[in-house]
Amino acid sequence: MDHNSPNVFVYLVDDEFAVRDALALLIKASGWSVKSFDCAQDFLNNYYHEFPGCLILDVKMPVMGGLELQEELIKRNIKIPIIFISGNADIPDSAKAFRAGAVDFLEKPFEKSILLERIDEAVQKDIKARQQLLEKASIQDCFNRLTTREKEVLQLIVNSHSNKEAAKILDVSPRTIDAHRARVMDKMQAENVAALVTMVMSHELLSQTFAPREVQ
Amino acid sequence: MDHNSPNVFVYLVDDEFAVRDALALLIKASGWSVKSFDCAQDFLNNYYHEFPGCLILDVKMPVMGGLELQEELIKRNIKIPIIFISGNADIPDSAKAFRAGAVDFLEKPFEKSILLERIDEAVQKDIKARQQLLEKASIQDCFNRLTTREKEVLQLIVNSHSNKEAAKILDVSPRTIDAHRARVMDKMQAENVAALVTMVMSHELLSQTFAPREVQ
DNA sequence: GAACGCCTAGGTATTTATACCTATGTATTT
DNA sequence: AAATACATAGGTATAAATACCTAGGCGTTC
Repeated sequence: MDHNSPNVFVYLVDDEFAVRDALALLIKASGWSVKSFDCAQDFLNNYYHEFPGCLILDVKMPVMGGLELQEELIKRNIKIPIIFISGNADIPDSAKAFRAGAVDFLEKPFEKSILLERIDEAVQKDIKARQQLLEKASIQDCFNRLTTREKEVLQLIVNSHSNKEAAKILDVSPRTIDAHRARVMDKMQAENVAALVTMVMSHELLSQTFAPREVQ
Repeated sequence: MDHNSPNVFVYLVDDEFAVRDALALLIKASGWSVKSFDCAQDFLNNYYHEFPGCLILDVKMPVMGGLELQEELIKRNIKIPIIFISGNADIPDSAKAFRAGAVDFLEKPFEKSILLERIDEAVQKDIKARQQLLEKASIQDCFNRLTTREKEVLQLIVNSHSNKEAAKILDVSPRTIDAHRARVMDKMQAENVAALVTMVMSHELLSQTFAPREVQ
């Protein structure tokens, strides 16, 4: 296997040199770029926010443990997928890790092949999440350029109201809705209503106070 | 707290009477309807598919253990949220449970308040999942009534093609698209394109081979 | 062979949306 | 005071969707 996307990093945080050494070797042999650290703080200072990857994290470490680092990452809104590895953790540790979104929690010693599978899974998860974030940010940028009135009109368009209906609801002339609508389509770079709805729906841009459909 | 939605059930599966007895009392005191079983098979035979709820499940049991039951439920496509409780399970057990979707994995003895919190969480999760399933089934029903050609036209409508474009793509007269389109709108009970797109998008009805938007 | 479902496609009329244009009042910023 | 941004709304024209109608061809089922 060869994962030489040059900008994907597998981070490895463990206070024991022997573990870092052995795992780094294993993971590099699978084609990944590995960055090893012996403490959580070093990882925090050297993590490349801009590139996808995953984190292999020891639970028990001096100063800052793996679970604490996970908390810190959540606080900082860093969503790198985490695979925990541990020598003497317990079930509450594992439960805490999983409930906070861990990909897996492996007890040392573990099957090397499982770790490599989890790395694949975690990296794919991160890449996908980043793509979605990019797309959302791009749409959100457009959305933020809309004026309040334009957002209202967008809401009405997406909620399937015709210009005439929207005009009644906002109590203005249909021509005014025309104007707003045209500006909305322009600013959102949408070619037509279907594209607009798709954009808004897939990223939950608007407060979904409306019911798109009732179940009979 | 009072959860007397008469049709929500908290299932409790544990081979020890003392555990069942104590927990059933606790959970009933919070207003839930509780169904207790001393083995996995009894639960499978008595689970009410049609009502929401959650499952509190012991890991170590004779005949069929909790993790085996979880597997069996997945096989049978039964998606009831599970809260595991265990006396002497290990981390791999917990990891397996979580990776298969468990809500939590509690070691006996556990804080009663945490169990009650997890029950709330799990039941809410099931109710939400069931609502989405209902909505999806309703839309899927309509969708299934479409002919192959109508599905193709729906695909084109949702992908933002005008009648004229769709006509070119399918190499038929625009009038034919008109006809198909009208039948699609009718069968899908959609009042307009926005509603149609919403329906299809929110339940990923069509193979998403198209890119709704490119990120610059 | 008749009935049915489906794809096909035209006629006609109405309603909507879209694309240009202009223009005024108001509030905010410079 | 001038410039800018925004909501407002009209004129005119074209394009598109929608709602009615009819109807032939084709394959399957009864």
